[in-house]
Amino acid sequence: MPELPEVETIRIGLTSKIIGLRIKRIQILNQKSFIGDPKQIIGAKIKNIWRRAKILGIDLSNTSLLIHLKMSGQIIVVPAKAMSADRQAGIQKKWIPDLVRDDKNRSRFIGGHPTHDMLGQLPNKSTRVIFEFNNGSKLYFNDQRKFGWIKLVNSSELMVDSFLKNLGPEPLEKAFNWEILKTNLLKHKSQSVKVALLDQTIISGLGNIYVCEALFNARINPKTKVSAIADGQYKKIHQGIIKALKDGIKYGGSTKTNFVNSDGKKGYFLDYSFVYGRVGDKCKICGNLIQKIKLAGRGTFFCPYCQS
DNA sequence: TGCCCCCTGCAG
DNA sequence: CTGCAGGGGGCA
Repeated sequence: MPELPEVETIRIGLTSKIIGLRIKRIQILNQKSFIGDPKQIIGAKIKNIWRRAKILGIDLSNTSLLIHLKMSGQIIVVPAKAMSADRQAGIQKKWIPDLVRDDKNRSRFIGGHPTHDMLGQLPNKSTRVIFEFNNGSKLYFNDQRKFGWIKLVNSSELMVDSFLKNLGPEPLEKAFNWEILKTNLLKHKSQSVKVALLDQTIISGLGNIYVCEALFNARINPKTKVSAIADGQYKKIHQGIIKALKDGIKYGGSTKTNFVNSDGKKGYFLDYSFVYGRVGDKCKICGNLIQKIKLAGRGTFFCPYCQS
């Protein structure tokens, strides 16, 4: 689920919380969620946290942890104080849906219940790995669908990791321009632009939500074949991608069902989306109805008038 | 390039 | 009950 803006939101949150801490204990509740020998990094210090595409990297001394959240992963840090205060008081924190806190139009969930804030109810049934730090704070890796993983690699392996090596350009880096986008997309001429943009070797970090939004921003129909895109449209797609991703980060990511940031809080980008999750709604620009179709098996939202 | 698969939970 | 979900690897 998490795409670039969600992973970036987590990275920003984690940076201020765990850099400089030492790992005191690691509990693995689901074997497949942790690849490598956890004993190897007991006592190791968190040096740096970075993101590449949808991968989160945590650098230790001679090793790094690579984390992929896949569809339902969460990384939540609970400070030592919050834990002990709750325990002492014996308080079971209540569910307060964010509907209560925000104005009504802002909370809009596409089929499903609002994901409530997670703090105070951890670990839970989807907790797969728990890291405990020397200051008593804990990091919970939750993953309902068990697709995600945490992989321990040596620093030397990092450079040659096959997944990282084959990733396309980072869309928010200055070096990324429309010409690069064009060159990479043209390797998949016969595909629809929507399907091609989901390919992480063409451009990294985009998933279904932000591709739909980027193509709306660019006013390009998602079914358009790559071979039919004009130069002027590449420029619009390039800008549309950047706008969608920046807005995603600005609103703290997208929460459809599972995503929360490192504080256990939801993201609000979908309250501001133009097409994603809005089938049957009126387009905010032209008033025509947003449609949903399937492309390569994935739900695809667009405005048939703006993106004709 | 297009399926099937890894899983779980939820809406219809 | 079936189908669907924001990802992506492996297979033919």
